[in-house]
Amino acid sequence: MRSRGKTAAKKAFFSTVLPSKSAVHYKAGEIIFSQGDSCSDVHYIEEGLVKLPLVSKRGKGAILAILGHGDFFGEGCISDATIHVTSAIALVPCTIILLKRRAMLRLIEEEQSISSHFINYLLARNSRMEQDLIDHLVNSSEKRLARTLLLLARYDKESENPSILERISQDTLAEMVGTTRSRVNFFMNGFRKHGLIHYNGGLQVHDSLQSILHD
Amino acid sequence: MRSRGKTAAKKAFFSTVLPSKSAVHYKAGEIIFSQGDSCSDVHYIEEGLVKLPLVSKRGKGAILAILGHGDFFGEGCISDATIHVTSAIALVPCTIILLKRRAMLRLIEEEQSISSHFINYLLARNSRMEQDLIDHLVNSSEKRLARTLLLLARYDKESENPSILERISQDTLAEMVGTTRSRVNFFMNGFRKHGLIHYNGGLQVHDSLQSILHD
DNA sequence: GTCTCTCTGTTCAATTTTGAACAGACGAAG
DNA sequence: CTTCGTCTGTTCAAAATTGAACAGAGAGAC
Repeated sequence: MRSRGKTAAKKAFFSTVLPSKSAVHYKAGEIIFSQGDSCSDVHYIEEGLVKLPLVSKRGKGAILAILGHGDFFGEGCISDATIHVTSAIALVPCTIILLKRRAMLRLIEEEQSISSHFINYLLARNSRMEQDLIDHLVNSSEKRLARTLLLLARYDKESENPSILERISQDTLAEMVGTTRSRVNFFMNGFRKHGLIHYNGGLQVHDSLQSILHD
Repeated sequence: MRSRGKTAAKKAFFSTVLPSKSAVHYKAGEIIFSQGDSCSDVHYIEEGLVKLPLVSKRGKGAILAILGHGDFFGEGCISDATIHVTSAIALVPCTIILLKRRAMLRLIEEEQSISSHFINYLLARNSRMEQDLIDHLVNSSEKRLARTLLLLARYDKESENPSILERISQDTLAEMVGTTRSRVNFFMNGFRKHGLIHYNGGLQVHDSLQSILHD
């Protein structure tokens, strides 16, 4: 169950065991579900990228996560979630596998290998979120922005699809990082001045941006 | 597997199935493990409260979580964690059940009810952390502080033990909320002025503090 | 008692962050 | 080509946050 070095194999696992007949396609920008909808299905990303935005009671927007191939979302309904805390929107064309709550429960209860893999997935997801939280607790928004850009760049490398970075506005970045566009613009200008990012038509993130993270 | 209304029963589950002979006692303040230690055991809190603090590369402290009866920690080793990202320190006298990584794997793979319950636990833990993250994305430190105080007050109500609130300094609160003591002190004074908290020897949190959260 | 230690209350200048505005660039739609 | 809408670059005053200092209160050790 150790996973280092076999990420790809692990990601493929659910694609092979989930019923692909329940796959649904979404166009870029399409809404998969909305914040406040009742949730009764588990979603699995077979292909594409999905963002999970939310709006606070005071109207402030935020983006909880951007997920890609091999990730689940809306999985809270398996235990006790009844309504979606966030919306889910396709960032690029997506293939999503839908599983009714009960179907997922059956899989987990009847297929030992599935429940093991799912536990593994949840633990990985947990530690990703833990990193995000730590980031907020100890890092400045500048570092969080750098981290976010590097994450998006990674997605861009994985799939040769239309670049995500070019579809993400400074407003969106601000919502991901938890700050304002003012700030994002300010930092982006700084990064650019230092040659850490580049505009060639679209935004390009240089690996050297990691230098920002080295505390 | 729905859990509303049976939280207590759910929490008891692992106490009944985990090998209680491997229980270990810790005194208040004792270090269970330290950030950077290699991690090979899963820890389950049979009784007590544990905090998970960390220190960033730049020396900034933060508290990732405070966990209580029914919570696991160090569970990352089940899949791929190799060293602890945080320390773990007993806040009050604790009874912790220790499970070697392999023992936990065996339980998960062989006992269907255990893996189901564990998935349920992980999902609940996930949504707690999600709330924390959302809190950082959309809320002010004042609200986060209020939320933290209410959470601690809840722990205090559950166990009639020596009050946690009285053992938590403004410094610690600052590390939990992700701000400075300056700020915590400022807000606490405000809460006190408005009668939302009270000092009678020790700190007391009034339910009315929730009014702060109503956006 | 007295010393030490830790915690809180308080203050404040320096800095960071917000929120809002406006102009220019660009692409899509008509 | 023109218009519309969206995104970026830029500016700035107002507001929030930090970081540091110091005094006093209280607890525990001796």
